[in-house]
Amino acid sequence: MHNDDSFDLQGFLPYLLAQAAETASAGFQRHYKDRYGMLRTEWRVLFHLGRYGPMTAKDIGARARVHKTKISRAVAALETKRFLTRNVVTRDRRQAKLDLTKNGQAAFDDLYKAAQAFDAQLMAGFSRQEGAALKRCLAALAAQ
Amino acid sequence: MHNDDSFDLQGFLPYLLAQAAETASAGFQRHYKDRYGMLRTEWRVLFHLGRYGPMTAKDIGARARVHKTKISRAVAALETKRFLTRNVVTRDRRQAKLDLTKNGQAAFDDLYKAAQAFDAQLMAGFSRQEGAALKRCLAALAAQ
DNA sequence: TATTGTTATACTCTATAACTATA
DNA sequence: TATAGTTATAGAGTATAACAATA
Repeated sequence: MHNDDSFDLQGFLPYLLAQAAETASAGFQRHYKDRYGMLRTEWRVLFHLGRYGPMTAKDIGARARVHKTKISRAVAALETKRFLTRNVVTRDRRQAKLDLTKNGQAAFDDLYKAAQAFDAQLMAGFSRQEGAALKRCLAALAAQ
Repeated sequence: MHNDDSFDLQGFLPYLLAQAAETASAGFQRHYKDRYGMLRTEWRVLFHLGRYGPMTAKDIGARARVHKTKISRAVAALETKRFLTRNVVTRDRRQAKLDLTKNGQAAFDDLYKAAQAFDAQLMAGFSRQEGAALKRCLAALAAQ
């Protein structure tokens, strides 16, 4: 037993991060999973296409720093759900440009708003400075 | 496309939390996995026994807010690795008091120091105030 | 009947290697 | 040979239901 100081799991940064991330993730999952049957990577892929426009799987991987195998499965699932179409690039037939369908665009519009609202709700407990500092710290930790 | 404002995944709190948590988790996993072949829940159970002394699986679950099935599997794995022993409680034979072995205690001592050092390293990029604020925010988010 | 702990099962997420088809 | 994307597989994490033993 170490009662000589106060270091415990609740003060261990990786543990705190894991708890907070899990809570936040579970909270937002409600939107993309319960409403659209999506998994996390599918929501991220949908987000990129909705936010930045049509692009190839490779483009998404580069932008989001997600491995191509994850993208590949997410794209296949989104295609099955009729949220996007694949269109082979004529000058390099290995690639396919991914376009959101009308349904995909609608799901994005909905989830984009939901994400903003969810983020605002999470940040509501903090002052503007506190919240900004929090996000800066997290970005720095993620970049390690 | 939504170019009318600057909300993107890099600013979405659940995403930032997931990235930071994953990075931190992967960093510390090196210690408990590579050095002792432990999984995350095993390390947490070991921590509780080392930090607060012998207790039952139920006690750990209550303290750490971890489900009994996770505890059960972690305890079984730690017993196989000879890091703890189970001793049936005579007045209620459903329960077993869990005691760290010498090896278990040594692993805890090592990992406890490693955790403190790892935490200090992660926090090194922040001022004392910033770091404290970060941990307060994370605890609040986890408690949602 | 309720509680402690175990087992079974399934789903999510991650990581890597091996493969295809194209270039 | 290299690149875009797919498939297979395994490991890690989570969640829940059903069960045995004991109270």
